[in-house]
Amino acid sequence: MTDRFERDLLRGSLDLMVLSVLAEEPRYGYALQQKIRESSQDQIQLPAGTLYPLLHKLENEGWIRSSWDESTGRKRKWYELTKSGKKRLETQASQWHRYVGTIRGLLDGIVPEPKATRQGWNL
Amino acid sequence: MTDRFERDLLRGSLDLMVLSVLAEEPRYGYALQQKIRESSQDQIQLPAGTLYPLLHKLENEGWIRSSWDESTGRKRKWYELTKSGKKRLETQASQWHRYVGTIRGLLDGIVPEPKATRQGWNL
DNA sequence: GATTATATATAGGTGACCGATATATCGCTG
DNA sequence: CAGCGATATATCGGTCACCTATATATAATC
Repeated sequence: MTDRFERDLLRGSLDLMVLSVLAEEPRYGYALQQKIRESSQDQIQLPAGTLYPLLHKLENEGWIRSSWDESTGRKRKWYELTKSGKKRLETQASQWHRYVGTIRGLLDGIVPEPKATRQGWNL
Repeated sequence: MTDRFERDLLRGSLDLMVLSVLAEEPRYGYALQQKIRESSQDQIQLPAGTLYPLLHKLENEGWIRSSWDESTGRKRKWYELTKSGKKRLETQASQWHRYVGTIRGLLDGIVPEPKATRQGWNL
């Protein structure tokens, strides 16, 4: 994520990423960050200064809902998708696929596409 | 492109898009803009205020080279990839595919992927 | 008891993108 | 031929998403 290029790629898919990870199961911020880091094989490490304001924004917009867990020494704020958040995720995912298809179309025939775009990392 | 989400998706792939279209053949700014618009089925229309500064930046960075054509009434500034620009394109395309693969991995299994991500539009 | 990892939070800076605006030529239409 | 829309390039300045830096506190490790 040192590279400006990779950094800017993140823009516009940050919401999508967080929503999709929360769609799998509820998580608290720090765990969410680790999950994304692992899933991306250390490619994507959301800085805390990005993650927490983002979660607050998503909550304000009504896509996610939070609750504190103070039962343990560690205070954790758990987040889960709302019903409208699920819809939001579907809309954004669809737009994302559409957009990616367009760019891929521009690249195809000019830059040879790697054989395996996806590795089978476990999610 | 009205949507902020779609707008932000553009970030980080703007360079890539321009470089890949120029890799196909040299073009002047306005033609490049039209080409992208057509290829994307009107999805992506680069505003002039984005396009021209971007071309200047890419030229300053040495990825593209320009020359004026004043042989006709219409003055046109043609751009072509430099040798290092071709390398740059390959690097960015590879990073892009990698990044997209990661996000797709996060989405898969959570949001059903549409049957046909790509239409076969002519490029 | 010092350091590292866990856990959340916010203020302020940076910089990419774009709306607005400017300039000029060309082709069409009334 | 005046006016308009399309062609063609350019720049200034505003906006806003992201992130660095900083702060706070607990738990584990050394």
